[in-house]
Amino acid sequence: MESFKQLLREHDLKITPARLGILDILHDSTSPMNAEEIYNEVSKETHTSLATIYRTLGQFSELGLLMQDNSSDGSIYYQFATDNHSHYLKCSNCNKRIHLENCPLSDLEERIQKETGFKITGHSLEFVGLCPECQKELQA
Amino acid sequence: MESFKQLLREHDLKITPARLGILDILHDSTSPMNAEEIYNEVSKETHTSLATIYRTLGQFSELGLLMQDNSSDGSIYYQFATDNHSHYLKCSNCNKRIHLENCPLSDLEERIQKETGFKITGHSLEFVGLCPECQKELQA
DNA sequence: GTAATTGCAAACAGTTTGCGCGCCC
DNA sequence: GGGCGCGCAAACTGTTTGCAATTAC
Repeated sequence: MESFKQLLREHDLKITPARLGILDILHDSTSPMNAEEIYNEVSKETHTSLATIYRTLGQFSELGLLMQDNSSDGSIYYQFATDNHSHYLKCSNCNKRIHLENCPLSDLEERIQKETGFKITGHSLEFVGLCPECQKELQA
Repeated sequence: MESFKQLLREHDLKITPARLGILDILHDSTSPMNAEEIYNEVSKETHTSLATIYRTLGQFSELGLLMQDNSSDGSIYYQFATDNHSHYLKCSNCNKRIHLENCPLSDLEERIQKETGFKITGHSLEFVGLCPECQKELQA
């Protein structure tokens, strides 16, 4: 908690309940969340609005605190921008999401940076497929 | 051309100018395109509407002819679903897109299929970073 | 002829923004 | 006290959908 206040100060951001709430929620979550999910959680603790959630998530992303994943469900998923972030595997039939631990792209990013001269700051990755249950269901 | 007609017949789809146009454009393009880009090209040849483009792209994707990439620009990029499809590297400053040949994820997909029991039908991948020019510009 | 396909316009969902009030430092 | 941050509602963007007219077969 206290460390999040420190984090905000370091980035010249005022300490507000919404900002702390978002950081808390994302810290507690084991997998990426979209704006609405975050809003639902944060608004349990603090009176806030979706607009604020979006604005704050945008700021945090620009500062490099969070990374964004554009999902095939049309929304953006947010998580802390650690080296060991993760991605989703989504069932195209039942829309169930499976959380894949560990992102396998760091080696690849390294190579692409060398080859293109880009400074890579993030990536978006999602797998889509059929979960075991839906494979059975659709076979029948 | 003729082969695209065959392709449509195989999938029980009627042969229409819009469908042929979309297949042509995507075949000629060296990199993924979004609905609006495709519409701009196809409508040069044939009178059509964005709605038709979206509907057709959706159909083709469901049939497995095309694959979709959800880009951080908020739109969906389409390309033929070949093993050797590709992805983008996008500059977060000037929005320039660099086209990365060869998708590096097939090995990984194989592994995930084994580990999760999912049947993976596609994925979405995009790298975001700063292009060499923008790195200089922002340093100055 | 008949069902699939289309165009149009309206509906939608997620996200962004303008503005005035209020809170953090 | 001054400016950053906020809530609200309205605007925007990409995409989807209902329906009547049209086309492919």
